Amino acid sequence: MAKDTKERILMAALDMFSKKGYEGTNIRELAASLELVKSGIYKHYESKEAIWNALLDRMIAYYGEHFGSAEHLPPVPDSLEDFVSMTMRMVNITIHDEQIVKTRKVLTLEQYRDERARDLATKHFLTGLTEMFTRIFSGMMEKGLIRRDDPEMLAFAYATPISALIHLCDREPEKTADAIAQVEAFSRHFVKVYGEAEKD
Amino acid sequence: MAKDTKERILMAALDMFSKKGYEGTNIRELAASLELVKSGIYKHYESKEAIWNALLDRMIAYYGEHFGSAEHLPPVPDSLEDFVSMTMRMVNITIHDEQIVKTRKVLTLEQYRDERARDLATKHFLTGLTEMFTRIFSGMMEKGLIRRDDPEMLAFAYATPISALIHLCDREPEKTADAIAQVEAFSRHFVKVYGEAEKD
DNA sequence: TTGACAAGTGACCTTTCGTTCACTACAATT
DNA sequence: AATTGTAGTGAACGAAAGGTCACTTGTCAA
Repeated sequence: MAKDTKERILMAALDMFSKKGYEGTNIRELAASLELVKSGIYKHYESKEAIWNALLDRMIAYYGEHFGSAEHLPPVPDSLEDFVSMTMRMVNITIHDEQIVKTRKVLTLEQYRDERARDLATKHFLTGLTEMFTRIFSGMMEKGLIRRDDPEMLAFAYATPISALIHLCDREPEKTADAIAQVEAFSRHFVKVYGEAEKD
Repeated sequence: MAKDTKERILMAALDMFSKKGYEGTNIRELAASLELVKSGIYKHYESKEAIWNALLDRMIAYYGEHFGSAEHLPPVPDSLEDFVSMTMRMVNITIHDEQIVKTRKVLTLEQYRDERARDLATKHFLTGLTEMFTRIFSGMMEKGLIRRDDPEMLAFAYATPISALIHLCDREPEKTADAIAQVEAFSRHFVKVYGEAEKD
């Protein structure tokens, strides 16, 4: 029950940082949430900033493992309907996975203060999603599912509205259901505009 | 030279809050930036929180005056080219106006802590822009500039990518030139997709 | 059994925070 | 000329912050 305290500190820090920000978080409260006393924290991390850096290391590594590597790319959909449902699955995961939600919030709160947070924020909110959809759209164009166009532009036009709705859910969780419905409506609109006619 | 100290405090607070957040801002530094001593602040505002609330009042009022009212709506463009250049004008203003940039940053940093900031953030980042473009697209459909479709969906699909690039400029100002170019490319892509053929 | 070490405690330190207050300087009112 | 009110000063306050340290406890290897 010793080694995982270090891990539990990191998770508690993610939780508090995501709610109150780095400056708004204090070590006493962080320790108390783990039924520790504040000096206990310092057996595992030498300072508050060290916790922050370890957390960012973790977030960067996690991003690389789960979103940055080629093998974790979702498969190219086989139909437009498949594409819509793949989108919905992804959105549901990213909106409901507490760890990911907290990560986005932390990056949002600290992006102007910390350069690494800033870079990771851009990946999370813009470039990562766009790159992923660029590959998917390239594949879909080859399959003849959507009309040939600049896949990167399409990916940007697809990813950013979805990203905006994810942010909305982070900000106002009570609007989650509406936002999810809006993602689906947008996705269907998108395939109607760009989809290659496969009329029955 | 007395009355405007209260105003200068508000502007200095906007500046510091946008850079360090509410918790990260301290009264001493705020006063020093105005060549005041910290206790001087308290002649004008009874507490740090009072400054925050006054600033939010100001931001909400400003938004209502400049973006919320019908008379400040940009005119419906006369051509697709006109639409693109109107977009570019708006984006350039919103990206380069320091006050607006700082306002967005403050809302970004405090959206999870303060309910009013949260509501205003949603307006700034999502619903406000979407509503504006909904009216513009409705007008453009009536003029036959773009094909008839759900104007709200088009507005959402147009506003959110632009909003994403505005956020990118706030986060990484050194990418501003690229982001502006991307806005223009996206705008031209958009009118190509939705524009009613006006071939020569 | 003993020794060593990692984990956790509680008292304490220094610094910084937001805030207060008695006071001064000065401009406007009577 | 006397008075009043406003803006600003500088010292001080208590609370809370991050961090240190001597100490206890429990676990495991020798």
